[in-house]
Amino acid sequence: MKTADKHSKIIRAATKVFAKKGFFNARISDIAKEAKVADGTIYLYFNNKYDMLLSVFEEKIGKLVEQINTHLEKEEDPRRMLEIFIANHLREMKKNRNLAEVIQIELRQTNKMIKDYRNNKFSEYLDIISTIIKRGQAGNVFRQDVLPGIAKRAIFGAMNEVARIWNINIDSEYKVEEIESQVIKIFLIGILEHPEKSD
Amino acid sequence: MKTADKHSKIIRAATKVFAKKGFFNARISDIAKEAKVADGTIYLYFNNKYDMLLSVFEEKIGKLVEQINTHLEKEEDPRRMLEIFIANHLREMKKNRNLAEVIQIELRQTNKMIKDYRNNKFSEYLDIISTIIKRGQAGNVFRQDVLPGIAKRAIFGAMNEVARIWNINIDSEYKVEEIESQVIKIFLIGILEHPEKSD
DNA sequence: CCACAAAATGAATGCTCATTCATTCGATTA
DNA sequence: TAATCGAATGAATGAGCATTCATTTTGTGG
Repeated sequence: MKTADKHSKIIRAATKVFAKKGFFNARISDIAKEAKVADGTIYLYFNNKYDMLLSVFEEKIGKLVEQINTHLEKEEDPRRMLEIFIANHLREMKKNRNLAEVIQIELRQTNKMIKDYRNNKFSEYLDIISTIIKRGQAGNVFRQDVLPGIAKRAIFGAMNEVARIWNINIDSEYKVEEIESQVIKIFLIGILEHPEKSD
Repeated sequence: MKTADKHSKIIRAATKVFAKKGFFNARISDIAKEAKVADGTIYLYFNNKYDMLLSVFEEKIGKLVEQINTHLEKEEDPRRMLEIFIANHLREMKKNRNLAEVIQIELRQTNKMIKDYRNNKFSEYLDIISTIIKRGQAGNVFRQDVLPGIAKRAIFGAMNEVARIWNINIDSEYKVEEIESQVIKIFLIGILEHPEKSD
């Protein structure tokens, strides 16, 4: 087996184990077993346990970034772009529960670390949202008084929390499409029945 | 010192240490030192480490529930109620960073546990949001097609993620009032400039 | 002031892993 | 076939830390 294969085999195993047990309860030996590899082998590919988590996270988010960039490539309308982003994110989370878990874990884990890691994939991912918003504001599609730096977080946070529905079985009666359209609508037009009366 | 005092002294210390180090990196001895108490004393008040985290969480969220219920008591307008909820949550998170951290930690921690813990304070807290929404729908203030069970999560998730701004110093140029009004507006009227063109 | 109980202490225990590294494997080359 | 060397192995190490509990301190009622 080639080196690259083994590396990604370990990443896959780690994702699964981290997702299932959380970072601190995951044993290196669990991951090794899952990857069908000796414990020591893992240290040929990663410096330490935390390095694995970082790698897993960067790789997964990196894929999300690529994927969404591809989807957005030909789209011009900021509104559609936002819809695509939200739909894509939610579908991925639903499809791959481990991914959703790992994002949560790493997000908590890194919290204090993230300061040092400027150029990381995660900020890149978040910034896609704010870029869309700025673009929409330039085209007068989105309100000018929305702060893109806040909105990107609000949107990401909402999606993330909503996606947890699929990881805890409660409320699992909701379908992806339903949730998707809910989130999109809420962010586009809000929840007021008569928004014209606002401000 | 009376028992009740010591109990809450430990809770306070635990909140601080959990917030600073995270659950798994927090040592019982750290908490004991912070509370100016012997390691063993902690076990007179809590069954084990995880029990402490649960207690901390329940107590903190419990206070939030009480607080927000008081604030909402005399309010009749669902729209105002939602505004009050959001403002209150964000202000508390800003005021007490440890609280924000601990919520995150416990949220991750419990993820799988929470299934077993139906009647917990956290669901109670979330349900205040959905109750407000249902009320607004009954009064035709909020759109009928909003699913309260989804919206409550979206709102909570957004607030939580936005509140992280204060825990990682980046972007700390934002003021509470600014963020408050952003989040409220986004959820009430969305980000579209011309929402009437929707659907 | 004493006797007793309750509360508090913190050193000792014992277990759990992350990490290391001496050894083995297996592919390649001559 | 033998020599070489990078990759892989997994048992052994040792540090870290939650929890326990024998002992001490504090509080109370007579």
